[in-house]
Amino acid sequence: MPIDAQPTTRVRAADELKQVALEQFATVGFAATSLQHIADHAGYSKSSVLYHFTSKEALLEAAIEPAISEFEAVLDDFIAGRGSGRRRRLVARVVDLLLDNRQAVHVFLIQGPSLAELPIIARANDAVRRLADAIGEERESVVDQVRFGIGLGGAAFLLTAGRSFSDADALPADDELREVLHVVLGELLAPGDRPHQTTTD
Amino acid sequence: MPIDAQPTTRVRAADELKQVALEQFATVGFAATSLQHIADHAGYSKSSVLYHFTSKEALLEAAIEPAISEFEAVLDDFIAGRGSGRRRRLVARVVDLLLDNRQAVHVFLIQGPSLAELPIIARANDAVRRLADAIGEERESVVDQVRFGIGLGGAAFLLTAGRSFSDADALPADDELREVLHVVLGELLAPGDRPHQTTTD
DNA sequence: ACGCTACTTGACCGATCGGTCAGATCCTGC
DNA sequence: GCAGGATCTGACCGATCGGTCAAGTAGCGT
Repeated sequence: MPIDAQPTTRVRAADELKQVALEQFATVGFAATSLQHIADHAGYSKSSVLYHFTSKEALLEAAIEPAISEFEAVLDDFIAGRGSGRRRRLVARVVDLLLDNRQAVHVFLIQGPSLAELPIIARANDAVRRLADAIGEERESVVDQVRFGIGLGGAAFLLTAGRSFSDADALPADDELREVLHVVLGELLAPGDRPHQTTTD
Repeated sequence: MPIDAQPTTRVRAADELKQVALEQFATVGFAATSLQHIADHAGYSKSSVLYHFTSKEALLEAAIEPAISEFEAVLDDFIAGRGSGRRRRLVARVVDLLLDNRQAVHVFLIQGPSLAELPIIARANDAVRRLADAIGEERESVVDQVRFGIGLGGAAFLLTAGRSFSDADALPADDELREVLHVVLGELLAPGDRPHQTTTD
């Protein structure tokens, strides 16, 4: 909701294109999404897309970079942090990040391995790997690592690809989804400390 | 290592192509995998690929149909079956199916929504949806449905895309992985009945 | 009115896509 | 040795890919 009634049109085009592109990348896949497709869907010409973004890869980067930066921030905080509530805090922030950036997360987590050649994706993959390592070092149990992988990948799957598998009414509003994800991801990513059903605190 | 020294060559080409194609489809994605790529990787020409399979789509179908049929069998057995051990049996069979058909599962589960236009994928998506509905009817709890989605999608993610996020030594042999998946998926898909950590171990 | 800049676009480029087709080559039965 | 089907391949097709470029058009400061 911009206070400025006319956002100078200039920024709007780029933002529109970013959003449309991200939507297509997440649902159809980066490789399968053509610039023409994005342009048509956004009401521009392909040339306009390439005017605002120097390449398809640059468009991808512009679309998902913020989410990656935020993910890196969450990761750095987790690595630097200590204490027993560490994993719980990680879970909370990961859930928020997933809900706020489903499409971007789908791109760099689900499609990540197949797009590793792109620098921005490589950066995201590296962050994911560092998180996996951090979890792995903390507890050597294989079960724990599998829980972590299933939790992270499964949540990303559920919020993006998995949505098409359930009726529209099955998956409820984001509010309830957030709570539910807290519970389930809490079981998976922080199996040690049971938070007695939260109540915030 | 086939006992038959010369498997008549005829079948071999098609099988080789199927395997190479499935590998590429799972790692790079169906849309991003070209017939030329598959042909080069398998040591044939693109024309040869199209001789054995009438189209790229037909090649995909030949590569993943067996896994889909098996998945449908597991599903039908679960829907028809009753009793408390029903979910545990589902978990066991799903784990085996995942381990034996990682690549195919990755294609029709992870890439499924973006390939829904292909009949064979539509069939697989329908099966997944039926399974989700069956789980949903049994227990209306949203948490349960989320556990199911995360378990299924997360396991598929872990066994395919997620592998590239961990060092080669991190994820162990299939035997141990099978046990671990039994435990974790058991927690997620059959949260009701706790099998007391199963004997074995 | 002017020029400058931001923006948009169609025409066009080489490369590659999935797919067709007409031969080569090879293998087997006779 | 030869006919015939199975297999394999290069040449080729129209369509589409990501990307370039020059010619516009719109809006703003002067």
